[in-house]
Amino acid sequence: MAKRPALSKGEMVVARLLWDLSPATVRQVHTALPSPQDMDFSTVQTYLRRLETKGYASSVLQGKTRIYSAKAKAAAVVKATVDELVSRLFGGSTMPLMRHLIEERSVSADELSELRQLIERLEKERNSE
Amino acid sequence: MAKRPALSKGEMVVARLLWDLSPATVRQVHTALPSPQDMDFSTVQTYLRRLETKGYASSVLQGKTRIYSAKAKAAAVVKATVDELVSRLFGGSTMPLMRHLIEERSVSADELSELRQLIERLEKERNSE
DNA sequence: TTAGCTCCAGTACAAATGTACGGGTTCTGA
DNA sequence: TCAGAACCCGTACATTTGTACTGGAGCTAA
Repeated sequence: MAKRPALSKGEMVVARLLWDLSPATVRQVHTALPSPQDMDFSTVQTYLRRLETKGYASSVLQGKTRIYSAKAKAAAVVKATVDELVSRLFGGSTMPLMRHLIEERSVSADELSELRQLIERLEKERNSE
Repeated sequence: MAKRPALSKGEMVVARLLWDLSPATVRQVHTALPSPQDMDFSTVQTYLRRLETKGYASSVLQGKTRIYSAKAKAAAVVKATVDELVSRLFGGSTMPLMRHLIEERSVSADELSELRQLIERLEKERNSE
């Protein structure tokens, strides 16, 4: 794994869009923003360029238009980012974050039930090993 | 709630220690670092000063020694930080993060069971409302 | 064919961040 | 009583981040 520099907050927003849209032009990404007015077109451009510099994306020129594609897998980035957060904010243990999520962020009944099933499945798997 | 500027990564590490130790001197915080050699004493000093500027800590001079105390509650900071992460990395939905945590980060059997109970309790509470 | 969009590369620049040095003061043990 | 430790404040400075403007070039509809 190439050790890539961490994503900054702004880059992350753009990276997320790129994962969904990839491959995409700057304009497509910009348009896909929740409220495109909040971020200048050229700011998105800069983020994409930096994403490429940092090794998270690649691009090709197609005619006059540059097409960006996600390179790093979303899952890997998520993992790195979350690991980082957990280590800095909770000294590395996962549980406090889980508790926080379940208790402090509104989780719907459906989601709770999905979670419960996920846990039960995992527990079963573990037991049968 | 005073809207405080967000904590940077480095500040967060120091803030965590301060929550545990508070009230504490710079040296106490520095010594409490996992590996104090990795961060200069005066770097910790700077972080604490900035924490105070940003409203996360307060301090008093006791003799020649400044004693820092955590001011913002840990829970509030955790919430703000996690909310931020969830919004930037997952577009605001909690579930993907939960799934990630449960599946990708090693969670012990005990922890799984604690989680399950937590969820069951919540589900019960909800039903009885 | 021309005004207007869309793109691109390059550049800009202030604020935030990470990291630390220096000079001065006081406390403390030998 | 003197050398070091421990502190304090101020300052410094390179990098990273957020955010954006500019000037030139191709594309497109009137």
